Amino acid sequence: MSKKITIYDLAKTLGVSAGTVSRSLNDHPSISMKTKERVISMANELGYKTNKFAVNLSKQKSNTIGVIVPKLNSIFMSTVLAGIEKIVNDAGYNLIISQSLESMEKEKLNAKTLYDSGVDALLVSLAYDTSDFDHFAHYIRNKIPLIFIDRVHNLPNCSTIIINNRLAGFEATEHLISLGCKNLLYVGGNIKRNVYLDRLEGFKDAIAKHQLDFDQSHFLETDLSPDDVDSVIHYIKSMKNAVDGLFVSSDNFAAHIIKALKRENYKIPQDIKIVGFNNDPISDLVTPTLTTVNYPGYEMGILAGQSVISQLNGSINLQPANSITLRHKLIKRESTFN
Amino acid sequence: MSKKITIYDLAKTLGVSAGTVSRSLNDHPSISMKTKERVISMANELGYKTNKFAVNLSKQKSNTIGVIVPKLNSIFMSTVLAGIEKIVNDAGYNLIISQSLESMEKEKLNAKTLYDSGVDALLVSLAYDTSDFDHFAHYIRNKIPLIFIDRVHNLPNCSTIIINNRLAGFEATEHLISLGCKNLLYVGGNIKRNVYLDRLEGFKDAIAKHQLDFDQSHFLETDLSPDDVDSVIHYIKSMKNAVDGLFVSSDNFAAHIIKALKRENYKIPQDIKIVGFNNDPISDLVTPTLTTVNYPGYEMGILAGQSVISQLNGSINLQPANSITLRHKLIKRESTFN
DNA sequence: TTGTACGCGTTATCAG
DNA sequence: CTGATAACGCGTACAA
Repeated sequence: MSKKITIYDLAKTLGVSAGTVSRSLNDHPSISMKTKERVISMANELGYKTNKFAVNLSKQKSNTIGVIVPKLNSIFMSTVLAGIEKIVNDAGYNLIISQSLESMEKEKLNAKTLYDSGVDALLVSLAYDTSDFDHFAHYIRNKIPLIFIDRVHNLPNCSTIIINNRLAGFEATEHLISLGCKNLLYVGGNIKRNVYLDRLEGFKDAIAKHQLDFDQSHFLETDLSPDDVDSVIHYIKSMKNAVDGLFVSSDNFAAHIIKALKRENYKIPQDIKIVGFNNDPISDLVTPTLTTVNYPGYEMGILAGQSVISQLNGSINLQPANSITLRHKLIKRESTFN
Repeated sequence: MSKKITIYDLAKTLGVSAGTVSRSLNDHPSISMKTKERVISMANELGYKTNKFAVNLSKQKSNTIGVIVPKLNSIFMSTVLAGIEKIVNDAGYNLIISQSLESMEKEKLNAKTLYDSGVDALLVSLAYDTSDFDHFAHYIRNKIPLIFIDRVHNLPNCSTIIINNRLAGFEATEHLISLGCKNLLYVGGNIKRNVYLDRLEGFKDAIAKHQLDFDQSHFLETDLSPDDVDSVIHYIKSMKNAVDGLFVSSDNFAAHIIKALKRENYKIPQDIKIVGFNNDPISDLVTPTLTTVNYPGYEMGILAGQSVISQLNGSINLQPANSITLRHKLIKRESTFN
């Protein structure tokens, strides 16, 4: 039992050649039913297991798909991953997951490691500060499918899975405006990342459309980390015109801000109305419940998974650059009641 | 550039043998500095990449570590994973992650797939309903390190990484009792799982110690899923003696219960005091903030990672069954103020 | 210090 | 339909 049994062992005990055994096991058409059955039953009997290492070597593929995410411990990302995992697993692939910890350096390292370890495809959501993309060149050059999710970058022949962040930002902002807010503040993340930049653009769009005035003071770039809450509160309190509408690019961060604002005796939504982003479970559990933009993480994962698989199977005509945009939705809750 | 270059190519261009190239690249002692340098610089020049598939085949190991978790999209689990990933990545291993989706069947499938794909070790947190453990037999028989995290089972030669759930449950319960609660309810998960059973035992311990009465009506087994909230509320309202202390085995579920109780006009903590479990970020963001037991997910991940690595390196004497218990801590917040 | 030759387990090609 | 043999790329005894 401890000895690994190979197709040669099977071949010997059955009195056939190794090739025949291999083909039988793989249900190759040019093998007689009788032989196939004989081989298969003997394989079961001896407890034969195909050796993936050998398969990988001869096929030069690993049946694994690499993933690089900024952080594993985020409910959004892990939801995306759950979706991806489900799909690719059903398709017989394994997921090798690594985290960049929001650092481009680590992301580069991960990309290299995954490349070296021979992943058949790579899914990426970019780190906070990634500003060059050479580390993906190998993949593109060698035609290894490369798909960006959520935090994306346009590279030739790479798919992207996103939502329309600009429109979502627009809608969120317009919602605030429609409730009478006049002095808005957008609290976002690093605008190197499409998601935060696009939402800012949407924010500006809405402001422009409704002819409110915009200057830089209406936009605060943060790390969206709990550590930044104090400075945000400070900023809010120091604004010339009292802020009456807040658009925060992350539910989690918004929840922290709500807590801090309440401590400062702000009434929400009376004094300040707040819209978050992501439809994180937390948004429905805080008090007041948080208006937010639904971000279909699981569906993004599913689609990303399907997209990789179809590219790997060559079953779909790989468009040079196809981009999938999912539907978002503004969810109105107590934090913006009138 | 598109052609893969191998040690044979290097050997040919350098006029040495493939063996020499291989040894140079691996810094084998019996190669002259000069040759090594020649080989290495040529390797860089030609863009040589070692082919992991071949390495794996000849070494019969993959440099990957498998992980099976119940769900990826849980903040606790993804935090554990973040810890694991950090450690094993630094040690040069990749993580293949799969989710059982709380189903033993899927867990079996995952275990088999990972085994077949040749992981060098396996980390597991058990599914909700796993009741037999044959699917881990391969690992044990072949001496592939197998480590259980959080939701564990005692198997020969397998490490476990846990906290003392019984003691934590005891402390949480005693805390409620010390505040004057007389009629307690423990809302837990499937008691097949050590974590929920142990906390229940701790709950009973505290009750016994303080001579409150216990019968089955003080324990409610649930799926800890938001869908169960209504039935929990219903149960609470239907109890003969009004519940004044609630111990819920999950912060997330507790948060949902709090929300529902508030809707039913219960005052927390005046009418009912509540203790959750996990120190999920949500516990500090709900109103009232939730007393809970800190569960060091990241540290568990770190330790799990270190444990695997040391077993793989053989650097530590693998005790037959070593179990690591981490420190927990009751965190008192508003939901149990007096 | 270096070269040779074979093993690792499978798949693929080409005969038969 | 089946067998023999050559890749696949690297590690490594064994020899030199």
